[in-house]
Amino acid sequence: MPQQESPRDQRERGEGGGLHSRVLAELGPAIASGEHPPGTVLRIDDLESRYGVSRTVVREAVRVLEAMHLVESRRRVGVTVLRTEEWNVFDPAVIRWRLAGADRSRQLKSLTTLRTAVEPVAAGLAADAATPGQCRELTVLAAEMAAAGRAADLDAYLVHDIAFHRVVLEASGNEMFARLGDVVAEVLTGRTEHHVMFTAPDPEAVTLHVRVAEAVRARDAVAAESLMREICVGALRELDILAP
Amino acid sequence: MPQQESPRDQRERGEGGGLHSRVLAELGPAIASGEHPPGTVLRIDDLESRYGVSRTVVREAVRVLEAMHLVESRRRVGVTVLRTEEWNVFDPAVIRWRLAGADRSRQLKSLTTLRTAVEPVAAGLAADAATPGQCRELTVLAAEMAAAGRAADLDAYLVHDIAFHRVVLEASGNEMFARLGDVVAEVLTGRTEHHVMFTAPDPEAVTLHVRVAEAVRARDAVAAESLMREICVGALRELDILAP
DNA sequence: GAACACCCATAGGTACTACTTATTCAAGAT
DNA sequence: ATCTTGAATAAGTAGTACCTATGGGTGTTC
Repeated sequence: MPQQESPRDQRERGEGGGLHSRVLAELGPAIASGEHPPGTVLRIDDLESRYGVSRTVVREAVRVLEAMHLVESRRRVGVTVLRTEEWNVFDPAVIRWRLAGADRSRQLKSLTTLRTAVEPVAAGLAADAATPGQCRELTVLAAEMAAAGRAADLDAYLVHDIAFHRVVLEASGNEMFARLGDVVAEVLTGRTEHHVMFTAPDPEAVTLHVRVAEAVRARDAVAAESLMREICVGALRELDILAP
Repeated sequence: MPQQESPRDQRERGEGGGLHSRVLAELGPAIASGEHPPGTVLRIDDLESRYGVSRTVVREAVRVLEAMHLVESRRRVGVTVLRTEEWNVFDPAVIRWRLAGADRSRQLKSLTTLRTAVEPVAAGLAADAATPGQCRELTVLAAEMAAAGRAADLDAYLVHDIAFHRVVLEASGNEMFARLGDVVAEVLTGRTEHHVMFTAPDPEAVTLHVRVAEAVRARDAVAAESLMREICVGALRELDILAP
């Protein structure tokens, strides 16, 4: 099955679907990237004419942005861009928009710090809760990462890396952790795009992934946790070197 | 300043503001609590007549629910409730709706597990990054918790407890952690409401809070982290006893 | 002259209607 | 049995008319 894509996935990127998604796909990033700094007041009429759509469409897009706490709409005033502290920074759409924007590296850093907190705990839980199928998946994915690493195939490496972390988070049995799979995917993708200069992945990281898979399989929660922590702090350190 | 309340806060609870927020405040919880189980198809016309509002209003509410990934709207089909794995469980509104609903205790558990992962790391970072003002705040809040504990004043205890954890998360200097302050507030509130039977807070927890404040003040990251971990695992254990 | 109350212009909020378009389901052709 | 085609349907879009809250300006009062 070739990764079938839901109509919603397209819509979120503003490709398919309704007009309001297109407006959202332009306005969202514009705000998230700081193009319209906090305090800016947007007028519905302006947006209407700027995007060449009806008021209905603009209002729906604004409602969504409001739900993400990016803007606040008030009578007699307009649509005000809120301070960044108000934003729902956990919303996958907001994360994507910000990563696409200006201070990408600052974003990557704070997201990687989050990983450092969450993933080790998730790995520890996964050692207790993973199904035999998930254990097998992890082993296979780690092996494929190793293979891709040897072949210096960065694309394949990324795909398996993302899949690996996603399985760990899902195997933890905690829905909150599981939902961070998308976040991790964005971070890893962003990271690879960032230092495209590197020719091959860090062999040490590969080894750590293999050992995490082994630890989960062996039901060794302590080892799984500390190995995953090593992976994450490694990622954090790497980031500090490349983008101070 | 008496905790001034923004018009948006009201709107989110469906009190003030527009009609669409009222629809959202009814429909959101109905979905999040499982009243409309995943797979259910809602028709816009139905909602329109059920809530006695115009189509415009319903559509805006639906757009917001769609942004939270609670539902998916498709032509010729209707508004379909998505599987829970799709939901944006980090959205504060979704968290609140779910905590108000049926399996509150399962929610509390998965949220507390998240705390166990995040808060210790945040405390460690706070030990490095907290401003003198934040250090002072923590000390004061811990003292007030102790006082409220001795007086068996659960309400005051809750307020200071929430404030304490919020300051730690903010002091970490990581915006992702900072935004989890609201989540922690919901969890603590939910927890207190849950075992209202208890007459006084755990004195051991109080001591731990005081020691966290001291560790942060002393810039001892390792101690701050492990003490905060004790607080969180304590909360988790407590929860396991009360709601197995 | 400062504080207060009042009024009006404004910009978002709501409603209603007409029309468009994608999509499903089914009937009929191959 | 499978593919094509078409009609029914329900969401999407547009445009308009009207409602309503509210910020700021005006005028009055002490």
